[in-house]
Amino acid sequence: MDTVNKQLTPKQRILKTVDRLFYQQGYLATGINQIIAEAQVAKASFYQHFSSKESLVLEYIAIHNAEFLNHEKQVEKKFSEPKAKILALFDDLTDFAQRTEYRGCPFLNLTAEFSQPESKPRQLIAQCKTEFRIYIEQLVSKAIPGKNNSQSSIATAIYLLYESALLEIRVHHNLWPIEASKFAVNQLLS
Amino acid sequence: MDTVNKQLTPKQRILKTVDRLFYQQGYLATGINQIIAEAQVAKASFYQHFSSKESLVLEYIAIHNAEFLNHEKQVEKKFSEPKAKILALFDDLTDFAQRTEYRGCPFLNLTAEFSQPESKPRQLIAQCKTEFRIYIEQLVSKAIPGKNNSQSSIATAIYLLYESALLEIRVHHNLWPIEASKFAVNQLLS
Amino acid sequence: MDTVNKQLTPKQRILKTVDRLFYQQGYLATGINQIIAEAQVAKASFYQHFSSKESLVLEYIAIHNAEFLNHEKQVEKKFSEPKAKILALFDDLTDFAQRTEYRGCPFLNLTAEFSQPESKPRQLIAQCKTEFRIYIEQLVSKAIPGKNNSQSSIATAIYLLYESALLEIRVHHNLWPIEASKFAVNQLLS
Amino acid sequence: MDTVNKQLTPKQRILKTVDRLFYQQGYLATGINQIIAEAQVAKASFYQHFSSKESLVLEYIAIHNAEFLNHEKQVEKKFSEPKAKILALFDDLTDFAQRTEYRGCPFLNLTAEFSQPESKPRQLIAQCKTEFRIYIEQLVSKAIPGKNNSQSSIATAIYLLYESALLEIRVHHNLWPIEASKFAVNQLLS
DNA sequence: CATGAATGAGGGTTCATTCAT
DNA sequence: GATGAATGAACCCTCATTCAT
Repeated sequence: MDTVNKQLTPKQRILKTVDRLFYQQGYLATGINQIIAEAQVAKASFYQHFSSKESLVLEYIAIHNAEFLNHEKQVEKKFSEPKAKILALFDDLTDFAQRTEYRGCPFLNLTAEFSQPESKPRQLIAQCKTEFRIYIEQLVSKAIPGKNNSQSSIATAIYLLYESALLEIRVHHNLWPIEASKFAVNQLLS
Repeated sequence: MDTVNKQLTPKQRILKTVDRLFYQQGYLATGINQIIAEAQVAKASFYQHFSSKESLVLEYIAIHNAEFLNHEKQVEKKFSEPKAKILALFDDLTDFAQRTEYRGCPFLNLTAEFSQPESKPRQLIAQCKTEFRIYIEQLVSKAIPGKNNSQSSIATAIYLLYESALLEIRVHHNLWPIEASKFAVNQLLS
Repeated sequence: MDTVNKQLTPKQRILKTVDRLFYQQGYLATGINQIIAEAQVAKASFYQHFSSKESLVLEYIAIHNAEFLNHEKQVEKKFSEPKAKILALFDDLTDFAQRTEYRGCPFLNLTAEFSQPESKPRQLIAQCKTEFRIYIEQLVSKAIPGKNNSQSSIATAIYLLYESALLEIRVHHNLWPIEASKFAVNQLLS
Repeated sequence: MDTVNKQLTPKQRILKTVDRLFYQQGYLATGINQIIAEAQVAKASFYQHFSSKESLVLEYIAIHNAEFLNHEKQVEKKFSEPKAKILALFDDLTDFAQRTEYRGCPFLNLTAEFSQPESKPRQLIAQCKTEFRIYIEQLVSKAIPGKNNSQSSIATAIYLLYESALLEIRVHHNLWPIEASKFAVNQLLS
């Protein structure tokens, strides 16, 4: 297959492989055999680095969350005005979603594959999403410094609109949800 | 198992069984063997009524969509004022979500399990969601008769807020997303 | 599907359908479901006319044998000289085998699918082949009236060469076996 | 079942088992479940060594072909005169065919079970048969060194007569085809 | 005479994980 | 630290046949 760089360590090769496979095929549809075949790693080596498939997905989630939050901060930096920072998140999403291989939010896709709310992946993803919501709250608090009472409500609503954009791009395989949610965000911030 | 009423026809027993299993466990995690065991139907009988597991889920989706739209219309009827009809959708959601077995929107859960956007279940669910969006548009057009230009944008935003409520109730295993989306809907409609 | 003429009786439709399917796909690979679907006959109707799949194949063999022997006699009639009559069988085979859908001898294909020599299909096919061998013996007895001792041996050898032509056309997916066997037949008859 | 020696490796046990089952029952009539039960191997172990049932039969064919060609060369060695070497093939066949478990040529039986000429088993078997035909050609070229023109034609005819002997032993469940083909071979070589 | 629903047994294949080396 | 063989359970689906209607 030669789908991964053999100079990476086995663990890195595995993580790089599932980065692609979990996102393109989903968690349940991606088997251990496919992972080790494409990562060019022995089966026993896999279990030396990850105690189970679930522990792999947990690491995958954690890595993605760090990358995501970091990316958002990079995007934010480009603008000085608080409101512009918020809207930039939606514009950045447009860029992302236009890629042909775009398949929605990896976290939202994953969370739907675990039926138990108490499962570790579900809990971890909920944490990540909460982190993101708090991040938006901070942006909002700067954008509308006076209206202290409704700040939090507006921030949560913006978070929900961002989430629904992520979701509905995938549902409808179309970009209109971004514009629609951006419209509502503008209304809420004015 | 005796989990279903034997007086129903095998096809009815199957549909009744997956109504529960697909929602509680998901599509991929629910195997044909479990379905036929709990429906008390022979394997070959299953395939007499459904050409494949996919065709079963398509029927399951169609049935649920009809029931959902009908239910929404029943809810709407209870109110005379247009804006109240819209907000009633969210209040009704609160009732639903308070049930212990609530696991989010069956359609959104399902659509995440199919990686191919062109797959029939994904396309059918997108259709159902579009139907629902149009339904909301009709409600909104009555609620804000004057503002013709932004009617459609507001309706779409309300649809997105409803969707994100459905989604985030599941993500966070909590009801706060309903209040947050309702708050934004009120803002948009005022 | 509309693959058969509905004006035929159900039994005729079944026989016409398996005529195609048994030859193109083989006996084991052709399921009852496919037969009744393409013959447009109800499953219970099938079992009203044929007590089992085996009894169907027996009837199929009998019909084909009658048609085959009749066809050979038609071919033979075109020639007056005994030796020419024999060689005509091979030339006729060339015509048949050039059809794209040619897949070898239906009887030889079938007999390989039944592992038990005592099975009825195997026994019936052996009978058919014996009938054909005797037919060739009669042709040979006219072609070499003098050499009474070796007549039978030569006839059997010609039968074997015809059979191997049938077989090897299929094995090698090529027509050269006909010419090779014809060459040997000429040697034996000179 | 205890039908195989547990000291062999699983792969060896599988090959030993199908050596018997494919020959006695045929390819289609032999299921994976029976193979693994009699080989005393877990199902997943089977698929570790063979990617599919088809790949197993390909290996089975290759092994048998090597054994067959080797055996023929052993038989040939026993005679010094070229013509005797050829006739020895037929006498050796008589020995083989007298065994009670004799069921004809494994390759010819198998090839009839695959309807597609382009299928790998069919192609591999055609190759094996070609190899054997060339082997006979070499023997014939030594037996009739002078008649260069007809050497190839005679060799091919002898190949066909050997094949039809193999075939018709099975068809008629009787040994007379060997004598008949041997008679013709003698005629062609004299 | 004709029907379609229902069946038990089996088809080939893949799952996540463990083990001895 | 790395390996590949081995596993039991489960995957979705099809088989030829029988039954009540």
